[in-house]
Amino acid sequence: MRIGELADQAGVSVRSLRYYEQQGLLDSTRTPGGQRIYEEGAVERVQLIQQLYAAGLPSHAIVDLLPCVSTGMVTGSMYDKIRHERDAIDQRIRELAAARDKLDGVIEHVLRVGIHHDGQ
Amino acid sequence: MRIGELADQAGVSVRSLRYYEQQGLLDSTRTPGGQRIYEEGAVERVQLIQQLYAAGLPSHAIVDLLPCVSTGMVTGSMYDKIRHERDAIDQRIRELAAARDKLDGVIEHVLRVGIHHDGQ
DNA sequence: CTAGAACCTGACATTGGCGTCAGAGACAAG
DNA sequence: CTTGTCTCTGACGCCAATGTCAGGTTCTAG
Repeated sequence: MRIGELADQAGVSVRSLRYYEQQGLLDSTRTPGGQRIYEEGAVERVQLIQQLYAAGLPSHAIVDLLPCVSTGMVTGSMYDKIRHERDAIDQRIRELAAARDKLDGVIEHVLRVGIHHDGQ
Repeated sequence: MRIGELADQAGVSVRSLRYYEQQGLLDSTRTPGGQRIYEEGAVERVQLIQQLYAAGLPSHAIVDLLPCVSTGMVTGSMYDKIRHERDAIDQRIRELAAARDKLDGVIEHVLRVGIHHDGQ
């Protein structure tokens, strides 16, 4: 599959795919003319990359973790890193939940007390 | 209180406080000489700003929401925005949880099967 | 064979929150 | 008044992921 098709199927831009490759997150073979060719599995790999990006992991961390996550092969230091990133995500979830609860507080307050117009 | 003290108490940099002011998130009075003076409540306001930033809200969204969150005064359109941001945060939490579960899967796998050395 | 679509590399632009530096003014304490 | 610390503004830098543009090459359909 060529880069445009992978981009469509994975829902990311062509630019991003080239960037992922540059970061060592994704590899491809090339046609004799130099165009990138991907295997089927690339779609899921890209989606996994997106998911880890969405979790706020910087690309160098993803470079470290990806081999483990996709193959289940883990060395000791990798294992520590995974646990560390996991905990960081967990922490982040707690912060987000706190912020959400703050907004919920406002929403509930409004439901109890009603809308206060204030101009606008 | 002056800017350095506020920075200390709120746990952010002086630079950030000036930036918040520029974004319309924080206000101050000035001494005749032009130095910023903050009231006591500023500490909590800054912490709230930090919390919303941590939740991934861009500053313009925080500008919109802050008046409501801190005063409980809400107009109809503001209410919609709050609900919208709340839902966005909730969505983000779910994404993070999915990523965390992925890592947990690897961790569990390792605990079951053991560490695979693979070079390194 | 040829037109047009898709692709290539390389480079510069952007966004956001903040670090950091320079040069100048403010202010508290002695 | 002086000195040292704090503050001021303005500007540039940074990082990371991506957009975008230019100028050229490759592939595919007719």
